[in-house]
Amino acid sequence: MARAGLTTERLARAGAELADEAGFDQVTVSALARRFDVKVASLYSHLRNSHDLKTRIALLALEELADRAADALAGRAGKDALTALANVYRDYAREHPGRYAAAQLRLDPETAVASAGVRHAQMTRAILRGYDLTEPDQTHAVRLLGSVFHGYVTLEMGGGFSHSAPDTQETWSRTMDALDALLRNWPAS
Amino acid sequence: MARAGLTTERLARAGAELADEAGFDQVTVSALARRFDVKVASLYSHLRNSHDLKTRIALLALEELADRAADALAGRAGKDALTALANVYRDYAREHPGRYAAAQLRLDPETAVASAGVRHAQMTRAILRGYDLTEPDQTHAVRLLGSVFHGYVTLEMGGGFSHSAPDTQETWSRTMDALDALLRNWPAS
DNA sequence: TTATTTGCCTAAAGGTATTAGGCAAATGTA
DNA sequence: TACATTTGCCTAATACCTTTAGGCAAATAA
Repeated sequence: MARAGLTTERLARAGAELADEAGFDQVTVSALARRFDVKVASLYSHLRNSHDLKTRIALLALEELADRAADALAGRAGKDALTALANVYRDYAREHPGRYAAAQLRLDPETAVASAGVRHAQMTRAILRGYDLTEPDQTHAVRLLGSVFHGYVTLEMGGGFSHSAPDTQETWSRTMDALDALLRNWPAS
Repeated sequence: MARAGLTTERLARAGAELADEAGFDQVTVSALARRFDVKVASLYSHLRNSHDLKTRIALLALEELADRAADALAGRAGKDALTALANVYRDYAREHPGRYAAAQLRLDPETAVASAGVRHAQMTRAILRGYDLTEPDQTHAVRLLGSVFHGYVTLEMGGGFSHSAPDTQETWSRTMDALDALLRNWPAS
């Protein structure tokens, strides 16, 4: 029989597409096999197991996201950079909900340090160069920004804001104003 | 044969315990049946299906969380109230990781409006009475606070902060300072 | 005490994950 | 070109988990 040309790479990529179309929790070895019109067992030559597949999708998403962030930050500083980075996360989550969910997967420590997650932290810290924070405060601020970006995007995508009145775009924009004001006026310990 | 005394209520409660012990993703109808030493099919007289079980655990967690929040807010105002509410979420997530994960489950609209999620929004808004914000800004602030609380807790629990140096307790405390400063000094549109 | 409801059981079908072992296609070697 | 080896996908089998249908006995109502 002719071969399907499976590759770990192609499987991860197809898994990411599947995640965006059907949801990350619908990403299954079986579904992926169907997509390639191949028997399930065949995938196990390329993937260790189901978790391995999910991890690869997560790493792929983290890379894409970091690449977009790097692009967006180029040539920007201060509030401009802050907004650009925040928009990268929000837009990515909207365009690729499944991939974004995958990026939230908890990675084991070794995998995590080798992932693009490190770049994300660095880029967030880079934004703070436009503001005047002491070294330890920079770390606190990085964590706070990460919390807001992730928290906001998650809640908005999950419909957490959908009931109340003012549209979320307005809130998003005011959130950017608020974060900028906060960073310019960071309270001393 | 003697009856086990199953109840939708008891199942949800046991499911919550199971979630905390093994993780919310390990909550399964089969595992729950084992816990009651009963056959799997027996649970289907009390639960519509697996998703129903998860939803009930989510609702239970949202209630517990709202009760704790109400307790914590009683008699407090301003930054004191802000910190108390934030701590409720963080502490609950640490004590009951499975329940907290359950509370993040996306509920369908009808279920959501009937849930304690509404109380959460109200309590967050109550905190803002200690600050001087216009009506639309209150909504923006509620959303921002929700984002920070949820985002921070999720990232911290997920190990997202574990690599870097300053301990997370310090960041948490500085985050409270920052939010208080922000609310006292909310930027005008 | 009898009738009815209700709770848990057996049986069965279908889906996902994973491993073991086989055959044929692709690739390397003489 | 012929042969040997690797590699890729397949069949087969096991083990869960989910869900529905139908049965019998315990609890409850009449």
